[in-house]
Amino acid sequence: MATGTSRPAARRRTGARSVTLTPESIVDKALEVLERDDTFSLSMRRLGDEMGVDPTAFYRHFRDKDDLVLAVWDRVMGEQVELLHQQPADLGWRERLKTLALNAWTLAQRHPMLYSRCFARVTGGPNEREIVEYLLTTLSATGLSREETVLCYRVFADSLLSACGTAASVLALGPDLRDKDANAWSRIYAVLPQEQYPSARAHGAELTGVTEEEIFDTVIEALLDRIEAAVTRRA
Amino acid sequence: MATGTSRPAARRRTGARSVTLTPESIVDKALEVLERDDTFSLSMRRLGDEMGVDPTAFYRHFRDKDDLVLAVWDRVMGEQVELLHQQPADLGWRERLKTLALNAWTLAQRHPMLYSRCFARVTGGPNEREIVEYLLTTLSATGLSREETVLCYRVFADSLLSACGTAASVLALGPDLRDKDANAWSRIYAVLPQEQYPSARAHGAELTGVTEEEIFDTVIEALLDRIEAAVTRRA
DNA sequence: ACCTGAACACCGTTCAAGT
DNA sequence: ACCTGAACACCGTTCAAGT
Repeated sequence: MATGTSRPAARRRTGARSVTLTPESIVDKALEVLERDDTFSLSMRRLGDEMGVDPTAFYRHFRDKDDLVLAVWDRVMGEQVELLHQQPADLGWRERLKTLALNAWTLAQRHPMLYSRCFARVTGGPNEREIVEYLLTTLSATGLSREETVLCYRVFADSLLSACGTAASVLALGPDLRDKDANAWSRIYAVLPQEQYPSARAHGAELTGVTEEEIFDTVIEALLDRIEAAVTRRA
Repeated sequence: MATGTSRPAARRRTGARSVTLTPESIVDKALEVLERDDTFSLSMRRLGDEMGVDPTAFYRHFRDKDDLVLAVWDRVMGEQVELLHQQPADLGWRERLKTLALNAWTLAQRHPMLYSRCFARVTGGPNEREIVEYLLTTLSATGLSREETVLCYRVFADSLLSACGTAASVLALGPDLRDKDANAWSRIYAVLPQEQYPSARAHGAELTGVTEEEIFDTVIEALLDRIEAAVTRRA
């Protein structure tokens, strides 16, 4: 008994009354909501509320939630493509790759939920295709063999996405867990008993000092060095 | 009306009747269930069924689900520590790091759900502490400065976890999505129109040929090379 | 001291019904 | 052609009640 009358019918209209529903308008709104408060994990019901529409209406435009999220993800890849087009044409391969990496890092900070959820996916979407083409063109122009080009591409792209996705995963954890994890180095490792953990204790100050950006930069440079070695070996 | 009488009271006992509930027995069972069918995402209710116990009983031993999952994660780190202790003592730093990386890769394949969910976390658990100590000891013994030791440690550990976590995320997607993503290279990129995507099309065969293991190995070697360069620069 | 069970506030998704 | 709304089968978690 008591059929649960907590919130009778007070849903609907938090945002606009009812925009016409298209894949584009849905992706637009999803991205807007995701940017507004970054701890939000994009539920169909919340998106429905936000658009003044029944949550099940989205299934008319996307097969399922995964499909919708990947469409939003490709939109973010679109921002990456736009930044690519803004680059000067006379850049060397190393600068091109470095700039792309820094842009990806910035986007991951801006869209943590999307990056943490999608960084390991291969969608084949239009913007992803553009980026793959850009990277393969840049790398093959160095004179590397086809095998080397592809290996360097995969090594660079996978590592870049992994690094950005990892940073995004931490941000997407929510403020409470994010801070707990971020403070772990000073909270735990800097104060470990030195009889049992002499090395951790000896490096306490340095462990708390190193930044995520510094680590990211070092990883990218190491990968670029590896590619450069292959290029000069060829020449 | 009709209060939803689909499954009246037929829960309980899928596994043992009722083992005594301790943090250890709960972690044991969670790991066992997770290994049995790898698409399972460890719900409190399912774990309750599996142990013949009400799902809310776990909150007597763990603050919340995140707490429980991190305890299981530290158990997996324990397997890594065990492999560490099996290593011969006379190994050089490069072999030690390489072996650790390969062990992590194997563990990520065996526990995709845990790796994909926890690879970005810093728990400070006992086994994590042991691995951190091992890596810092190994790296500082090369003669690197404290700053260089810590930077190399973070670069290596973060990249290793990111790479393993990414591979695990793909495996944890479930068989349907996993295959869809895995085939993307041959399904999409190998057959792109060559006027619009000449580089992707030219590298179609090589793109489908490169393996995850090959990529992982190349990334690890690039990172070890970067550390080796720092070591020889010092000497 | 420890566990149960109802309850609360959520999820994604299907499908018959409406317009 | 497109959207609604009830319904189904799930979630994590709290808290008063039981033993």
